Amino acid sequence: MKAEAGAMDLLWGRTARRARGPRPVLTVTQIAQAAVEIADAEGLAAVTMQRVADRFGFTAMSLYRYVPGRAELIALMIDTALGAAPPVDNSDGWRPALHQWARQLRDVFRGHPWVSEATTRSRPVGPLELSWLERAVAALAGTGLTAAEQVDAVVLLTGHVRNQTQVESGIAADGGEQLAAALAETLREHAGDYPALATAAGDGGFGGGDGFEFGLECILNGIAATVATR
Amino acid sequence: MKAEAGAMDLLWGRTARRARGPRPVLTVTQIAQAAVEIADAEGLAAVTMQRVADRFGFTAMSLYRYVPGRAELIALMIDTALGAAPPVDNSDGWRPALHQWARQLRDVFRGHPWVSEATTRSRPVGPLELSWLERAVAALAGTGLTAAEQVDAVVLLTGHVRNQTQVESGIAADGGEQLAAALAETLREHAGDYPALATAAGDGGFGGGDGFEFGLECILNGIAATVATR
DNA sequence: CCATAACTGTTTATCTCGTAAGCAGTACGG
DNA sequence: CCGTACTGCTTACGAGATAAACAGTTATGG
Repeated sequence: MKAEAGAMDLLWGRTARRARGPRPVLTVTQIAQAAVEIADAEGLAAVTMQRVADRFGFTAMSLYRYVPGRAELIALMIDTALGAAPPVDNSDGWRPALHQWARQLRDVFRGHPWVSEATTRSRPVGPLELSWLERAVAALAGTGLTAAEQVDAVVLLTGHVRNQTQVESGIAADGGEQLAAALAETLREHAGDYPALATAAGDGGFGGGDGFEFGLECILNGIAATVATR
Repeated sequence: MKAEAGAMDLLWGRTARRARGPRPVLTVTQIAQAAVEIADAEGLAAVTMQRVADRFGFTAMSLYRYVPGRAELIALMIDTALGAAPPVDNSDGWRPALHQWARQLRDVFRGHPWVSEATTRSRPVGPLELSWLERAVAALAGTGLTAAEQVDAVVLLTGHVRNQTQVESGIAADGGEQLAAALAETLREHAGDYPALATAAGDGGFGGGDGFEFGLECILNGIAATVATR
């Protein structure tokens, strides 16, 4: 609770202004950006207080004057990496709008693979993350979906983007190909136990398609079917 | 690579039988089960080598005679927790079958909330996890979908289950309600910046629906739409 | 105008973990 | 029987988060 409250205050800029004492040399924003750069280059595990502080020639402990701890820093990093949601062209209706939105969000995730890693657990929502949700829910206004359905649909889309990005980065990561190869080899050995998968693997079922587009179309078609009943 | 190969060997029972020396007191299965129990009760972070070893009155280091390291233990835990996929009733076609499958998988995730946490990053696939994929792909055989589409559809469904479970456990977790309340409060403060979300929140858009069923119906409708074109 | 409170970045230290290295005891194969 | 290949254990290290106390700096109230 304390930590989450601290994170929310930080994310939403509710840190009190200090009067006396030396002017702080750093800013929370600078720190978050530096941490994002490290994570982009070397993954989330490389983001240690030491590494971030080194960027400024500071000690690890000095960062605690700006952020309550590592967890809150990561929450900040996510909001920083997401950035403000770009405007969505709604002129052709909600469907192309959401398509565009999903691809933009995917591109952001692709640029910061560690975000998928970090967003998987419950954590406070920041202003920029919220701006993405805002765009998508706005695109669904006037479809006849209830408010709850609109939110559920956006959660569904966001989850798809996240999962797909994670799958991609897993494949792209060092070992991804070998992992897929090892799976194929294992499937060959145990073809009898997994007949459907073995058949699918033989027909190029693994990595053969564009999972992102396929899933996106499925979801949008599914939403369209629901909208059609209203 | 080494680690992943080790994990695959472990998952698929490729550990060589040892002849000489004292009989090992423990088994890999026992260790995995103990670790799962700890994670079920206190979350993944509570699964330390020490904690697991304590269950048997052993030292932390002794576990390294059975598993290469913590990462491999977690891979084992996931396969252990998933268990073997139950049979799926295909007599009414793929759609009810997948519905049933998704709910069963969700129930497993619900019983082991830490699995969502652990499955988010790339990791070797175990035999029991594969059995779940097998059931779902089997249900899609004969729909006219290509092998790649079948796999993509199952990945889509699995991702939905995982995301939804994570959302649920986030809400259920200590702080989830306060987190939602904090979000609602924040939305009130910044209603001008997020008009669509503020409207949705006012109409009970957050937590008002069954996101799991809604998303599942969307995805299945979307898959049905694709199947209909074949 | 200065004494002091409030705040800065630092030093030092602690605690938790994962895990490498090497030890003493044990049981099977020759 | 004896040596080898095991077992579980002891010891040790290093990484990393972070608590506590310190010395220097600056706005402010008397």
